[in-house]
Amino acid sequence: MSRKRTIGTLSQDSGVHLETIRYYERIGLLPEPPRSASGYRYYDDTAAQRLRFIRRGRELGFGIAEIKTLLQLADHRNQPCREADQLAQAHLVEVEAKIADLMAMRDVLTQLIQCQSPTVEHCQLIETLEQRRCCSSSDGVHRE
Amino acid sequence: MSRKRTIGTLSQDSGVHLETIRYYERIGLLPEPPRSASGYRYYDDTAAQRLRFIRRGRELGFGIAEIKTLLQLADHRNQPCREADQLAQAHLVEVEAKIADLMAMRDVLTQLIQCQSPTVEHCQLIETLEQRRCCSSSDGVHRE
DNA sequence: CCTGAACCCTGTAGCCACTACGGAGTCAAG
DNA sequence: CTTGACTCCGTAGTGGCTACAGGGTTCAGG
Repeated sequence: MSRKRTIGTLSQDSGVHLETIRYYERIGLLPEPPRSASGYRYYDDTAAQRLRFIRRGRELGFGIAEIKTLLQLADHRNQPCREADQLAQAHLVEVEAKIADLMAMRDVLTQLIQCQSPTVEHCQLIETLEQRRCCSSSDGVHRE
Repeated sequence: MSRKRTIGTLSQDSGVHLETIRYYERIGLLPEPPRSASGYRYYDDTAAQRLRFIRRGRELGFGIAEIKTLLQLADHRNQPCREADQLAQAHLVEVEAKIADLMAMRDVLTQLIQCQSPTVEHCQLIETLEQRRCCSSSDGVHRE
């Protein structure tokens, strides 16, 4: 038996926000589900599984476009796995770059927080922002 | 002497994109500079310094609102430094949480990339997305 | 059968921190 | 005086949601 759910139930089952589910449908990530006569969406187990797939992909940090690709790959099981692997590789590189950026931030912040001054006059954080170099990464701002 | 620069020159000097400088002005982060008769912006050294302050704050991952606060603190040098310190502390906590999330992603991705299967049929990445739990963080998706 | 709470619908606007673009005006070198 | 680089403004787009407003639907209790 393929249980039918309303969008609210699917939302609770999957841990994906109700409005996010509608958003995924709007951008073509989730297929349009069948509707009741009055227009209510009803989801079957396949839809629920697809949504879990998406959620897990997001949890791993994949973007919507990447997840779209992964879903297509999952639908064609006899295709070579190379594309999925390359996607994951490229994503891993990005994740590692972000980690490096954040760790550089963390290190500077950790130093600055040892501030003993009672006034802003000699506050290390403010002084750093005003004068000194503080971050090794050149474009850390833009890849967030 | 206080060198006057056009916005393009300031952009090059500071490493902040020209349109970003106008954006900062629009949102009240940079004060409106004096203009030429025809409306061109002209920036002095003070403006350039303020912009560098902002850029460094962004490089450390502070948000616009936080930088606004930090700028105000920097302008009142006899104030206690406690607020700046608290801001930095709170920010450090966030940065550390992001690092933890990303490292969890990295670990899972690293495992999955050892995929030997020639087809998607047994691709570890796809299988993980379809079936298994993959991420320890409960809400890692939302705090990016 | 009626009421009212809890659900669902659509469409639009907001979030963050930019970035990009179009169409027009300005400036300085040759 | 022309040319090309600069500047202006306003608006719209990015990603990935989230939050309304203003309605319609469903169903359990009385």
